Amino acid sequence: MINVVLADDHVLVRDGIKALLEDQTGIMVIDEASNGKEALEVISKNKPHVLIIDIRMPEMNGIDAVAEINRRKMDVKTLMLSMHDSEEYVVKSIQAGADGYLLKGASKEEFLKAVNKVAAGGKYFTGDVSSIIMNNFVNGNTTKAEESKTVIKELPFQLTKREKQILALVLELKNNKDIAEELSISKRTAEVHRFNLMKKLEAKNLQELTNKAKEYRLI
Amino acid sequence: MINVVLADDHVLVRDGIKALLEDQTGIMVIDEASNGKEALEVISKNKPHVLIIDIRMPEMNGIDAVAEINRRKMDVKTLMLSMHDSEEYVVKSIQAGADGYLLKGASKEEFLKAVNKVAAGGKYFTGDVSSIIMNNFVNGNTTKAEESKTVIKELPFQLTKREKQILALVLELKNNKDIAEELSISKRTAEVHRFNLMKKLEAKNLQELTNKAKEYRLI
DNA sequence: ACAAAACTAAGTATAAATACTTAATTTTAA
DNA sequence: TTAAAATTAAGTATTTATACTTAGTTTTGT
Repeated sequence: MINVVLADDHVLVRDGIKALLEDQTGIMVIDEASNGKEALEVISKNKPHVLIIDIRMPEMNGIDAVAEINRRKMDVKTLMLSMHDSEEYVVKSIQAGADGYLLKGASKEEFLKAVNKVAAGGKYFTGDVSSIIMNNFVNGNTTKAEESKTVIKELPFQLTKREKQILALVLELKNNKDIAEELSISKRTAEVHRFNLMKKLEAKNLQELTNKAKEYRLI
Repeated sequence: MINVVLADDHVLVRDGIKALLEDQTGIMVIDEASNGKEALEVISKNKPHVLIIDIRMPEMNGIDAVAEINRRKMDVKTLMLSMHDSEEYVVKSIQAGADGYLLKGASKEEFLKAVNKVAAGGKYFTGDVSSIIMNNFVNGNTTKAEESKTVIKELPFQLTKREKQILALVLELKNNKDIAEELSISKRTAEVHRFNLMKKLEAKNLQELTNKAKEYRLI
């Protein structure tokens, strides 16, 4: 049974999510909070597996709360809720250490998929998150010395939205089968995208692709 | 022509290296320095391709000098020289941003290989450096949030010296052909080591291997 | 509305990775 | 000195990646 705590300052929203989730075997909403501070208290007390937390709340917003959860090394997976697909919010959520990000308008299926995935230790970011990550520098992946050596090159081409998504997954070292599953495309399609990326970035193999991506600040 | 500057406080050592290198077409020692500070001055003035610099020198040691070179984004490749294969020195050299590391007792062939490789933009670290890297945490590769989440697991097994070397190269996304070349073994040997690593770390593919390596702090 | 670009997915072929094993040689530890 | 462990490298087979192309459909821009 996946125990879930909901944090949102609107009762109607909480009730709606509760109704959506509890219809589902295996997920139970064990407590609720109406702001970030209260969420921290409730988690300390009840130790749920998953926290679904709104980004915008009074007293303490969801991003600060998730950052605090990670600072305290609390053993709970966190799913961010937002009204709209804000690039700023997505980036801040990831930087705060959130395990997932969902829109309030997401379908029941997507909600369930997200809860189950983060409960199992995975990540779940809705929509166009891969290309948002591409467009942002969220991971300081190198030593300072290496950073100072890498020249940020001007891209001599553009990557399409889909290509950015594919690239992000390739750089996570996912194989074509997994990429296909994750993007709901066929394996052959993933293969061709990968091939096209190699051509665009003039890379002969995965290693060169990764290095080129770093050079162009694509990760 | 590869222009080289030597930095070492002992004239005899400089003379010895100079004799060793200048016998070789394509490499010219254009200036010398006897400490780190002097090395910086000489580089500013003469702009060599490669700096070969002793670690232990008066006034400013080699590590600090290389770190300063990188801080100032000076366009010169740096090769560290050390009397012995010290783990501490190797790690510090890498952290300072050195392109290579050699022992004073290295053969002429190794010297030439190292100079040519770093001049061409590559890295050259002598001896047992891959396993030294494995045993140390030299790259802060994650956001703080991710770091706080990753539990440092106790390895339920040991990796042999060779396995560590192979793992380091696999994690650099090198293919078996390149690994074989770099370690002077056959491609089939590299394949078997890779296979054995997958088994030891219970990874199904490169992605899982990378993640396991992170979990166990192997990179 | 239409053309261009992007996405999708099939085809065929080669190379590499993965899977698993066997076995000789070298290195290391006892 | 000897036995065990590690390294090396071959074998065969399956799966995946890479390479390149063609072509229909969908999306986007004009």
